[in-house]
Amino acid sequence: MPRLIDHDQRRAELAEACWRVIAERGVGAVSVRTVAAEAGVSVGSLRHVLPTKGGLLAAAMRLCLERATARFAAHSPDLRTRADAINWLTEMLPLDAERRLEMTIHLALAAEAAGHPELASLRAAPDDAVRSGCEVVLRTCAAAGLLRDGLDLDAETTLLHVLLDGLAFHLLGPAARLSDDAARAILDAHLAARWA
Amino acid sequence: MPRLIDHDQRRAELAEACWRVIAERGVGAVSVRTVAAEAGVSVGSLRHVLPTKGGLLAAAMRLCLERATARFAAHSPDLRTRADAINWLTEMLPLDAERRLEMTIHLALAAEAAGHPELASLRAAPDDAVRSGCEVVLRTCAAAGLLRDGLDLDAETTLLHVLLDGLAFHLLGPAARLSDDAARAILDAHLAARWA
DNA sequence: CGCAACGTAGCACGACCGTACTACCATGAG
DNA sequence: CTCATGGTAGTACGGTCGTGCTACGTTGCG
Repeated sequence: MPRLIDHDQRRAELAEACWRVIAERGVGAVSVRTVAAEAGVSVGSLRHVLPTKGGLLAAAMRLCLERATARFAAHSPDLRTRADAINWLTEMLPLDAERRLEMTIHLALAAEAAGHPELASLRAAPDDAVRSGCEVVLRTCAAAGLLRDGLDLDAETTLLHVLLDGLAFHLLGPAARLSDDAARAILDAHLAARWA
Repeated sequence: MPRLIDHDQRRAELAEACWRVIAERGVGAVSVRTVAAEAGVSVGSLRHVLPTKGGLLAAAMRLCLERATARFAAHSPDLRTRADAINWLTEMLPLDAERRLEMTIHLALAAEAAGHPELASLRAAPDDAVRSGCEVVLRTCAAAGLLRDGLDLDAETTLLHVLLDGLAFHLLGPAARLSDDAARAILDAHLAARWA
């Protein structure tokens, strides 16, 4: 038997090369050729692991989801103070280059979903993850008696999710219209108004 | 002198055809050929008005901006009650098919800006417009004594803008995760908390 | 009427696209 | 050692891409 490669790791490398192409030249510049060149392999070799362009785009989008969920899983859900809650929530915000890239790529690919059906199913997953993240934070805090009484947790989850997405959106783009600290401050003020 | 056409109107028609292609097949499907076919003209004819692909994309993006600003201008800035303010603000939210399409296209094109420099300069304009819209609403209400005292209007503008973008984001996509009424209710609650 | 202009259509070119297919190489089980 | 096997590279094909260019109506001023 010849040398075996880890297909999953390979897929991730190629997906990362795809990220780079998207970030530097836009989704329109993605082709099996450009991505293979970016990854430093031949087209034939790329297609041995990712046979079609749709599969390549799907792998790139799946990588966004994997990275995000891995980050969430690594963070302990230890919520005793408001600062803990803020830290947990800011984990879902694009506050560093890595997460900014991740979200930019996700947005770009989501916009292309109309032309590539395999992307459509991957579109909603991170959104659901963020919502359930908001829900966990609020429910945990509420259960610990950290929040005011009489809050509609469902409505508060939606509101927090909306706020988080708005912040994320403003944190993106070359001209950062919102500083990291300002985003954190807005989140803190929002939570403070609901704190016990 | 032969028949003259209105170049601006023509550009708008072609840009609209470009919108349709983007909405149905993604930005990746945009080419001078597909858009010309969608508009029902020949490639040569299209290129007589929009000589390059970059120009075509830019025209499509500019149309987003024009439509939005036209809508804003049509709405009178008559702010006497909270309902007026809500109405003014919801004007900037994608609450009908037209505005949803408009924003979807804008997002898709903004994501492609990396590969088409002419789009980059058009990216920030609507964002600025929305921010100044928020500012006008808040300042007008504050000047009329409708808002609580001691509000930091600058920070409130940013917060309102973030909230509006978050709502807009949630109003998009095939699976509408937020109903029109829910969005309006969130906006109303936000303003109510700041009302005199 | 005639002709200069403007709009329209279409072809040609070189480049790049996605994909299929084949030849080659390195490897490790037997 | 040998050889089947999985990985890599390269070529080829039919098609579409952006763009330059030319030829052809069509129109309304002089």
